[in-house]
Amino acid sequence: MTGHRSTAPDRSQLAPQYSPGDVETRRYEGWVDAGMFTPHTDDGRPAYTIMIPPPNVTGSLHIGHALDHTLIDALVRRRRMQGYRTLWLPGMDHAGIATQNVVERELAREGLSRHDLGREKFVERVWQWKASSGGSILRQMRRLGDSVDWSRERFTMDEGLSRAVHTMFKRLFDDGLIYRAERIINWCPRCLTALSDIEVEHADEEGELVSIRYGDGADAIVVATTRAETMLGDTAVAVHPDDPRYAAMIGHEVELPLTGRRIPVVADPHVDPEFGTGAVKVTPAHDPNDFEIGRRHDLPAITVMDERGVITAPGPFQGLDRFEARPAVLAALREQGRVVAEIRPYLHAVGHCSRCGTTVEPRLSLQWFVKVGPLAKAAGDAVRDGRVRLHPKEMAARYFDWVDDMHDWCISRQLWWGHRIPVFYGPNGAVICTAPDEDPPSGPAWTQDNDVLDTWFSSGQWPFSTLGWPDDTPDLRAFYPTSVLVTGYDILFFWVARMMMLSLYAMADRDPADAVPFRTVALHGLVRDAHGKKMSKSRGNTVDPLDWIDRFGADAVRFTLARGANPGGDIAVSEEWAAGARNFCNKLWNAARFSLMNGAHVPAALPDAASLSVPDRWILSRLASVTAEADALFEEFEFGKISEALYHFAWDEYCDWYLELAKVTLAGDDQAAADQTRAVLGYVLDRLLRLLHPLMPFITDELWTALTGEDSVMVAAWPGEQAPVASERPATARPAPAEQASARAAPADPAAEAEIAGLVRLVTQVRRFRSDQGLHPGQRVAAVLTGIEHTPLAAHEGSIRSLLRLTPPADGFAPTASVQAEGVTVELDTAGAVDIEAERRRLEKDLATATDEVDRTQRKLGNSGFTAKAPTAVIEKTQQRLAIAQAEIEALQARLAALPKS
RNA sequence: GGGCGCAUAGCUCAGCGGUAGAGCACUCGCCUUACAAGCGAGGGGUCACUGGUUCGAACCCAGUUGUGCCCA
Repeated sequence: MTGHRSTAPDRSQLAPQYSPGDVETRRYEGWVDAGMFTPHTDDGRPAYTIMIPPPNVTGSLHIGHALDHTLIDALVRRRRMQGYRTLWLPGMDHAGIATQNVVERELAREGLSRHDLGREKFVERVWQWKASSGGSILRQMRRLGDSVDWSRERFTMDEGLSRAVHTMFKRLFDDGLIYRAERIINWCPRCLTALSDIEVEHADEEGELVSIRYGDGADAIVVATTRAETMLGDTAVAVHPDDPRYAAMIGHEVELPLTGRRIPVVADPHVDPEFGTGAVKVTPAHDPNDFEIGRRHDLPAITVMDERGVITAPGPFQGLDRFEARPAVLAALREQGRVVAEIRPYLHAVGHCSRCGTTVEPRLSLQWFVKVGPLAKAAGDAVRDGRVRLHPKEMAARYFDWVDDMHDWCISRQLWWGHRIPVFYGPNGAVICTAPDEDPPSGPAWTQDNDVLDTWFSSGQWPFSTLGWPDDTPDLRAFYPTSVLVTGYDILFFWVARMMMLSLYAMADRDPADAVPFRTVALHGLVRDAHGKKMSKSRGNTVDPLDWIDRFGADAVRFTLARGANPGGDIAVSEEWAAGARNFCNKLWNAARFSLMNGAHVPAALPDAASLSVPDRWILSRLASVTAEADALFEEFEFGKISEALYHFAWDEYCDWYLELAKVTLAGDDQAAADQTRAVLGYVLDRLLRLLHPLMPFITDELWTALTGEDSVMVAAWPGEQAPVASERPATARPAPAEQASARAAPADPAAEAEIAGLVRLVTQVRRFRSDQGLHPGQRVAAVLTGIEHTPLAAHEGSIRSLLRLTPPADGFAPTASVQAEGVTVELDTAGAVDIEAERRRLEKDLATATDEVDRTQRKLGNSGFTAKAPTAVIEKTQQRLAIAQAEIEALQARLAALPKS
């Protein structure tokens, strides 16, 4: 960590405006060069690990990533400052379908298909694409300031991770948890591959509901369908066994129109007698529910479409696309007078391929599946028994709904880009699954399965495969289980459940408490536009985080996102708010600039509280309070509240009041007092920058190095006192480093806080008078402060005069107006006519407020129920409020009476 | 159709049993030598509706309406 000092800006030369562009790249490269993102070697410190939710290799940084990474980076930076052995591991997944699509499109421009190249050459081509165009998101993450350990970057198709995938497949296979079967799966007729349930997105569409009469005469039965073309593959009509309308028909056969086939009427309890006519057509090869009915009744499954959705059933419809076939089949049925009713439009949910949007076709085909029963049970139990904590906890209900009722997971994909299934088929139906180090069977009689595995099968292993599993590596021992998974609630089912299942299975030999992939899952929401609308390209309301970084700076973008992030809640962002965060950066910059210009420095130790001024004691007390607050909020992932607390402290307390009060001391004659203020100025700024660093890494580092002359705030101690959380600390770890103690803030000082609060109220009252009277803020006015000597504000008269631009009374001082507050009467010589009416309005308004207060409190205190049952503290407070308001009324009435009649 | 959430200032959201808060927006006045990306002051809310519990409800309970999401 050397060579960094030279990048510290000259403390006397800060520009009047903060320019993020000048700072960010330089800072980031400095951190990387100094190796600050790489966890230090094992010295017994507790580990803190977060795995990046691996972005897609074809993707680029969108605002959702920016949110996720901002939150993760904040957690990680704080833990690093706390002395944890901290690892944030970066990487990407290979996104089988998306990547293959990208490269196939590239080939298409050259007039080629992947089949022209052949499998091997195609895969080579994908690797070439990845090297030249893939992973742009990793470069973009640097712009955001992600403190990831680049030396541990992983990719799901890497050799190590591929070995993990192969090992996992083999183990599951040998345990009977992977099987191959002919089932109805979700099929994308464009991508030409199977999809898992979660890769299908349902959306309401306007279709049609058509009622068709099967059979004739006494045996006629009417069925309703939205997919008329599938009737070509019907092999039964099903009715509910208790439905009296159809009791007589069960077991009969009806003629299936257009085909001449005769199909049975079967009784099945899953038929809903309320829907349509209560009779449903059964197409086992093209509908998941019908497939189940077919299995229960031993019905044949007739496939009538090929993998592209083209009708294969012999006859007039053969060769038609499924969407052309639908009206054609309907027309033919109508001609036969079999269409009984048509509802159009008919709104119903239709599944779409999450990668290309094509309408998914349920398809009967031979695929590989994971038998999720025992795995999902374990995944549910880990949350149920508290080994994994979901945050916010309300999300657990959705998690259980999902894992407790999960279908078997279809993991085979008809693609070339991915982990090829390590199963070989040999003579006489022989099937063997190889282990990673095993030679595949050779000879012309053996062929390997053509399919690859679902990308989620490999990213589900991410928490441990990235650390070297299946080998027992030092990293795996040190960093697994990971501490927190931070991700959007929208992929709770996609990824979290899969990681839970595969991790618990892979780590089954560990103590159950340590087998989990993460201790905590912290879920955040989606980023929405300024009106809470979902961002989408078609709506045109998307935000490019890189564009915002260019315009407002990375720290401002991060702060905007963090500030809106309430646990589990969606966050709305807009350009105005990003500009607001940018303004905050500038405010901080200028506060530091002012402090440095006035000789602020970080003291080795704070002077004794007894020798400090009240403003010094006040700001230190407030710092202690906000430090404890922010620290505790970090433990609860309350990023919005952390941001709010620090923003308020920095701007409304440190800048607006402390710096203004410090100006008086710095300009005064008391050099000792000025020196102490320089020390407190530096002390508070130091702690404030440390507290803000996790959220705003760039500007805080730039300012902190200027203030301290040290290497980086990244490796400074975190000011909070929060001890490492027990559950995140391995049993062998020593306590957190001793240096933490020195970072502790001063204790609370309620007396100083009360005194400054009084000063603030008095100053604000007088400012209000001045403003009402049309006096400019800078305009100096002669005044005497009568009675101040009897109040605690006596010592602050100089500051009060300075803040209010009040000059001492000169000869001929003639007060024209006065303001009362905090036991002080401020008499001013406005050297001109006073706006009596403005003053009357002001006093009458205050009088009305006080009168309301008296009414309210008197009513309360007159209620015998209240005085009998309310806690004494509440009663006393109410009595105080009443007394204050009554005194106020008296004073205001006197002032009003004294006003000259206009 | 099932499940879960949410309705608080113009907008986005905190607050979740004892005087309604923030940011942004808005109004007025200021270049008061850290900052006009700023400073000072101000306006603005029967906390969706109806009942109930309580001395006391934005907050707890029930229902109604509206709205969002997930699943089917």
